[in-house]
Amino acid sequence: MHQIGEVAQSAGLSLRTIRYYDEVGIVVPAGRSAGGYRLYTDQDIERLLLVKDMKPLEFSLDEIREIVTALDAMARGNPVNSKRQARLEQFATAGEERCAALRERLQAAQRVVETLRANSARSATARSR
Amino acid sequence: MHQIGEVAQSAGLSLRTIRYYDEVGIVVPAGRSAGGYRLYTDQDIERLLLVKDMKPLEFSLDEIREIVTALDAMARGNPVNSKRQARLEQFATAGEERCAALRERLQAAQRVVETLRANSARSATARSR
DNA sequence: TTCACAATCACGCGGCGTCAAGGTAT
DNA sequence: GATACCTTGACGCCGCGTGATTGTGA
Repeated sequence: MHQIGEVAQSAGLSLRTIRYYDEVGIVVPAGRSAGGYRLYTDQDIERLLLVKDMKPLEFSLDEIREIVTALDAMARGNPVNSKRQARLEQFATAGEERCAALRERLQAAQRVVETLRANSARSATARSR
Repeated sequence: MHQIGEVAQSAGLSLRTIRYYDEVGIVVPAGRSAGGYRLYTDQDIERLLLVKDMKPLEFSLDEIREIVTALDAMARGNPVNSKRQARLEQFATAGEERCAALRERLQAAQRVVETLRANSARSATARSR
């Protein structure tokens, strides 16, 4: 069982973010100490990391909840009914699309940065001549 | 001179976003019609596209303003003093770092999506046996 | 006149950052 | 008893979305 500070440190998330994920039910700590301290298991931490990794895909709260819940249900070998499985496939497809969109955005951004770099280099050269 | 709706259409930005960029001074239309309609030049539109491309890098308002202003000053062949040039280099470096960070986030996200896809495929297989 | 398009409020939301005031304990 | 860590509010900010109401005119 790990306290929130430790978790924040190792997961690379802020305290506020972790508390927020608890508030909205995305990652609820397995337990609390007698004095009310949030206590996270290793599984909880993995779930936090999963959420962190998914963040760039910009799914909604509800979607993230559904996905991570389904994922770690399956990780525990739970049976998956066909409805849940269909949903999962939808999410997989949506995720792939968002990755593709992200790749494009990234490339556009890289081109801008390149011109930024090129221009700053060129203006330096111009001044030195 | 182009009206906001036309600009939104061609740039792939919402009306609200374009008005917001005006509000905060990121992209201010070159003029207004007699009745107050925002009128954008082709240069304004290019500037909007530049901002759009930079968005994934998550610079602050002030930073974006500074960058795009510097960029199109240079595009017009304006002289660049050494202070501005130093700032530009900083932004270029910062931009490169953010691109690198983005690439990593993207890869993490892709791995998650792959497991999502793999799991939905596996559970389908399991049920069909 | 009508109709598409535009303008300015103004409120709302997600995802936190950031105090403030106060309990808890490896 | 001091200190590091934690708690729950509560307000603020950014980047818009979403009406509502009113004005404009390619």
